[in-house]
Amino acid sequence: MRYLRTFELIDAVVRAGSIRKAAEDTNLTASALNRRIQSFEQEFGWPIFERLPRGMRLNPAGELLMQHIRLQRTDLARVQSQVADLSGERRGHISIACSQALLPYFLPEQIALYRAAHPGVTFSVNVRDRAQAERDLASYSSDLALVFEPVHLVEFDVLYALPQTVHALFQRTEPLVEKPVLRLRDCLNYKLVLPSAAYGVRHLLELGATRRGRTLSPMVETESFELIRHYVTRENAVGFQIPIGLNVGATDAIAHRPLSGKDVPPGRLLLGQMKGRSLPVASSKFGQQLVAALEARAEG
Amino acid sequence: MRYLRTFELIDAVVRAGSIRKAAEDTNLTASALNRRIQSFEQEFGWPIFERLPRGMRLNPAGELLMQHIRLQRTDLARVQSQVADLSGERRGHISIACSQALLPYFLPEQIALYRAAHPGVTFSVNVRDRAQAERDLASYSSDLALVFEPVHLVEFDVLYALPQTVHALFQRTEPLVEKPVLRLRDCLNYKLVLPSAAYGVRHLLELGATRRGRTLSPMVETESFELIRHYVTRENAVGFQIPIGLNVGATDAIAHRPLSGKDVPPGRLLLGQMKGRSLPVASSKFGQQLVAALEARAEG
DNA sequence: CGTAGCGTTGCGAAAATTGCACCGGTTGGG
DNA sequence: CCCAACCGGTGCAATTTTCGCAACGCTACG
Repeated sequence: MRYLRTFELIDAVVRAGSIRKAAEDTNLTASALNRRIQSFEQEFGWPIFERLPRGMRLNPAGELLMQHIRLQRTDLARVQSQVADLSGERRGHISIACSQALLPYFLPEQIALYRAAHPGVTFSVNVRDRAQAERDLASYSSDLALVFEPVHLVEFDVLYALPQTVHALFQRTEPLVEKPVLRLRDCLNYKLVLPSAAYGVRHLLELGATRRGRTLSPMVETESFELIRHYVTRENAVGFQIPIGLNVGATDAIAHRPLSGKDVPPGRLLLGQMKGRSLPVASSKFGQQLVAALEARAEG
Repeated sequence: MRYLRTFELIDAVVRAGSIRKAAEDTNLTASALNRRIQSFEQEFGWPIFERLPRGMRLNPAGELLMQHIRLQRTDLARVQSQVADLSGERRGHISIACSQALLPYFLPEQIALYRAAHPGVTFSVNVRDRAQAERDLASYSSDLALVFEPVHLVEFDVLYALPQTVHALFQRTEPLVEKPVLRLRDCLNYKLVLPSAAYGVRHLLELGATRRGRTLSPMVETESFELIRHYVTRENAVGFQIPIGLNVGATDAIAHRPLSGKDVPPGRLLLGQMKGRSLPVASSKFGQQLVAALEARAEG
């Protein structure tokens, strides 16, 4: 939008850190960009940037303004989405922050399902850990968040909560496959492949281990859930994952079994949005679809 | 703000009902204004006006856009108010929707008190009945509402609730003055001066009358609380009012006594804002002052 | 002490906005 | 039935705003 140009330019300067770099990004001259910033500050009544020898940085007033700019942008997107919905066509862009476990099966399926009905809708999928996801919502960087065991839960409006028991992954040839439910001690005899400390699965495992007076000494510790899933095919080890990240119908070399709730408490996979915000139509409808899909999983 | 010009122009067209009239209001030519509207609609992606032979009217998309425009404007005001507060100076504008009962004593005193501390702050006081006040909040026309017994209470965030017993007003020479608390039947022998049906005082009186199997037949029915207060000095009649609209220390020709709660239930004077909205600094601080003042009245 | 980066400014060129005159259409009254 | 009074829309020239270029002063860093 043309009338938002000034805000885009301010945002470009914030991101680039200097007028000259931002000028390149925006296909403008440094002088022109400089004057737009200056004239805006004059209208606004206060400077919004600190002038440093190395460039520009937002001052406190600028930080407040940036909140306004982000709100303004997303609210316009909401209006445009609602207007598109008025005329029957569903357009828009859906931005979702999610945990890694949703990447392999759940989200691809859900996004494809939604896009089959509404081809005009585009998606951004941002992988975020449970703390970052909430910051994403607060800064309007994402419309929806689908995360496992998030931390703060302020400013977070829970649309649906799906209980998820931690599952252990191992080669189908292991004797563990005989038991329908595993105890934590069954797994601790194996070499362990664990997610790093920032992740909810690890947090729950540590809780369970502490409760039983044990400690977890992983052989491989990683931020990649994909690596965990693939590693247990190569070495005789045990990994952990929540069921939504597992292909239940798969008949490949990997087996998985839930851990007993007596050892490791089940976590919650939370779908949520920023508290008090009214989402664009597309995001809102997609959120409803996700709720339905999660409900179906809860029953099944 | 310069970059908001397009929105101001759209708003002007909405208010004026036609481009040509709006052009006069905005010191522009009809052609220039017309082209700005057209180019905005093109950018926006949809028309926002219906073209009628007699002028322009918002279509549904335009109504949605106007919500955005109003939100955008008030949010910018909030940011500017917060920025002004950063540098110590308190500026801004406070818009308050209130019942008539607040006009004679309470609000003038509170506004003067606030302005003594912060001369940079300006006020709008809009007299609204209990239904309109809530609409004012929802459309961002007012920051705060101070109303007696409002109706809907959705989207209304109650900051403070002050119980208010309905008082009867009469000439000091009447025998009613002897009783510290009046029964409804004491008043019904007199000629009655009542507010019209939209007002909370009337609503409570009707409730009490119905409960006692009586009906209210007013001699004068009016929308003006001021007329009620003054009329009882001219004719030997009884009017009704809530205490916050009465000057407790006055020693003039009028006396007032509370009605017994057995007959007429006490109402609530509610201070509130729109649910989920973060107010500008000035409005927020003034709201806190009002809460303190109302609390003092509740104790006294 | 030079260099590289930064924000800032004067000035002519380029672009966007505006004003003016005018068109086609509808409404309402003589 | 026509004519005056509105209305929104358009072509074109004037005007205002914005932009690019070149240069300046400043600070940090090697």
